[in-house]
Amino acid sequence: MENRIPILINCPRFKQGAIDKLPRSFYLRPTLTVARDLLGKYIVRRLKGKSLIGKIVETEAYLGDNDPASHAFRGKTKRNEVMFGEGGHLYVYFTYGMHFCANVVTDAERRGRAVLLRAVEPLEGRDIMVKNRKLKDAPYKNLTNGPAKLCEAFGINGRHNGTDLLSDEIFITTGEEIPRKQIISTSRIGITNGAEKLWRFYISGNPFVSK
DNA sequence: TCCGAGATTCACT
DNA sequence: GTGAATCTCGGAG
Repeated sequence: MENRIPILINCPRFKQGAIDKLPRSFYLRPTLTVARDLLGKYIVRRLKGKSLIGKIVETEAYLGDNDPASHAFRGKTKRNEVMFGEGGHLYVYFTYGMHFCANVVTDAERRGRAVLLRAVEPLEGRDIMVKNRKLKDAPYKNLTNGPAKLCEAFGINGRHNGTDLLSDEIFITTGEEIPRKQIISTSRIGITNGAEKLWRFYISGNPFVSK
C-alpha cells in the first residue's frame, strides 16, 4: 500500500505500527465522490509535538465552475487560486471578518472544485481543542460541529492555505467504513445561490454534525 | 428553544 | 463600499 507511514500518534484507535495516509489519487476523483468518501476518515493535525485527531462526519461539495455558491464560480482569483491547483491540498479562506473555513481541493482537472469540512468528531487531543477554542466549560459536543469551529479547534488558519494533505503537518487517513445507508445528503448551509443542490453529506445520527 | 445583532477582515465590484 | 460557505451571546417567548 502506498503512503504507509510510521505511526505518529499514540492513539489506541489506530492499529499498532502504521496508519494509512490517503493517497493523492483519493482526492483526484470526482468532487461529490470525495465528499461522500471523506465521511468517517480521520483528519490529523500535528501541533507542537501533539496530535489532534477528528473523525470527519459532515462535508459539503462546491463544484467550482458549475456552482454559483462556490468561491471559484467566477474564475480564478488571488483568493481562490489554491482551488485551481492540484487536488489534495487545503484551501483555507477567511470569512465574516473573524472565521476560517477549511476545504479539500479535489478533482483531477483543476476546475476549482473542493469539499468544505463542516464537522468532525473529536477523537484525540480534546484538551488542546478546548484551549484553542478558548472555551471555559468545555462543552464537549460544541468543539468542532461547524466549519469555523473545527478550524479554530485544530489551529487551522490562513497560513495553512495551500498546505499539502500529504504533508506531515495536516493530513487525512483511512478511518471507519460508513455504510451507504448512513450517509444523508441534503442542501447546503449558509448560502443563497445554488441552495437547491443536495451537496451536503453527513453521517446519520452522529451527534457532532452541525445544526 | 428561537431569533436578532454584533464582531471585524478581506476580496471583489 | 459591500457582503460573505459563521459563531456567540443576550433577551424574549
